[in-house]
Amino acid sequence: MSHMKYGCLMAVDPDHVLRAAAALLTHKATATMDEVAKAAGISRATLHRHFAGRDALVRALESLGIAECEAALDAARLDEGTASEAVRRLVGAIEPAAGLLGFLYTENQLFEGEEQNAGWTLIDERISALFRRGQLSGEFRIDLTPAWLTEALYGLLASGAWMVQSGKGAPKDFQHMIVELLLGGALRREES
Amino acid sequence: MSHMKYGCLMAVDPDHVLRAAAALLTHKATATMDEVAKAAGISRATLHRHFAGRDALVRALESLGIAECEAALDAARLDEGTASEAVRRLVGAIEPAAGLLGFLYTENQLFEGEEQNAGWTLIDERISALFRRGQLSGEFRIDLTPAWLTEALYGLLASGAWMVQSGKGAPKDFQHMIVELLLGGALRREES
DNA sequence: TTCATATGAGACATGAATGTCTCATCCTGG
DNA sequence: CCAGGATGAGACATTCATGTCTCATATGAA
Repeated sequence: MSHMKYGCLMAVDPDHVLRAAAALLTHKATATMDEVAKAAGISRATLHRHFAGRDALVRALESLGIAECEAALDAARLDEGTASEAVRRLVGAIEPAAGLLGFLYTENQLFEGEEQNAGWTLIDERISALFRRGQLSGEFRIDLTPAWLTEALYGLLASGAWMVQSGKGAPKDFQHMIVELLLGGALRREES
Repeated sequence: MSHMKYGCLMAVDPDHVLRAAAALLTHKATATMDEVAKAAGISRATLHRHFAGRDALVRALESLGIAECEAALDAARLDEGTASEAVRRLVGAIEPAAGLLGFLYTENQLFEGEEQNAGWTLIDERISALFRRGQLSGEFRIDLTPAWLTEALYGLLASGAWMVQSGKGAPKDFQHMIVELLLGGALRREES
């Protein structure tokens, strides 16, 4: 053995491997299993022992992304306060997962033909319900469908994550940029 | 020879091949050269005679995307009328290329490390200039940077193209959805 | 200490996509 | 009619990622 870090050969933490894989694939979607293994600090053989193959790894990442989304939805308490406040909380809570979501978003386009994980449908419905609540309360305009607002939120999250990742924007501006544009738009408000 | 369509063996039109490749790769980013050739109605050998390899094909598609973007920018006459009107014209003009742009957008993330085509920088600057003009005229709010508004426009275009392509939205709503959200946001306007 | 387990390193086979090549065929112009 | 050019079909080698395997080693528990 050439070099041994930490001197530990304990059982690998699958969650740690997933986090490392997510961090890598977030900014290099075509990374090989070899690169993923190196990024996680384990060998390719061990990576294969925990995840049968690249498909299994992506599926596990998808489950992780869904779980983080649902956690963010729970943490944002979408039913409390005004819809605007709920959207703001949601964007803030989902920010750490935005990069992973962007990766899964493009990866899902490769599954065209297969059925997508039902978890995404539930998430879509929860977010759509939030926008619908805002419309019913008179807070949001009604000429933009909840489905479109949901999809637009995804797109803005991806753009925001990309901007932060490429260094063109500061992480601290992430929430503000997205929420302000999504809710208020680019036009200047006369009143308020 | 098994079957001969049209009975024509004339020189292939490279532009037609590019269009076909764009149409295919737009909704199947991992299509092989074989599939691209079939989609274009030519053989893989001929495809290779016109484009040295997959890289060359993608580069050619990038040039096509840049050209279509610039054509849309020209057609939208960004200097005329209010900035809002210019944005509306721009979104309408760029709609046919939105799918291709989405493909190139994700494909560019694979070039990380290499320098990106300078054409994109010019396009970014023209769009940013439009938003800046709107800010200087007092039409747009100034707390959202032109760079972010430009990036957000890309994200919304991608989301809109994806929504239309997946059948979740009607093509006729494309321009309205994007422009209204980008400019007005989700909040209901009190006045106007 | 001794044994079971987990890991790292590397070899090996497999499959897919790619790139190159040849050859037969078909059109078009002379 | 004939020559040249362009194409389609297919064979072939190459490369790369993947998946599987073996073996040596280090760790932790009995």
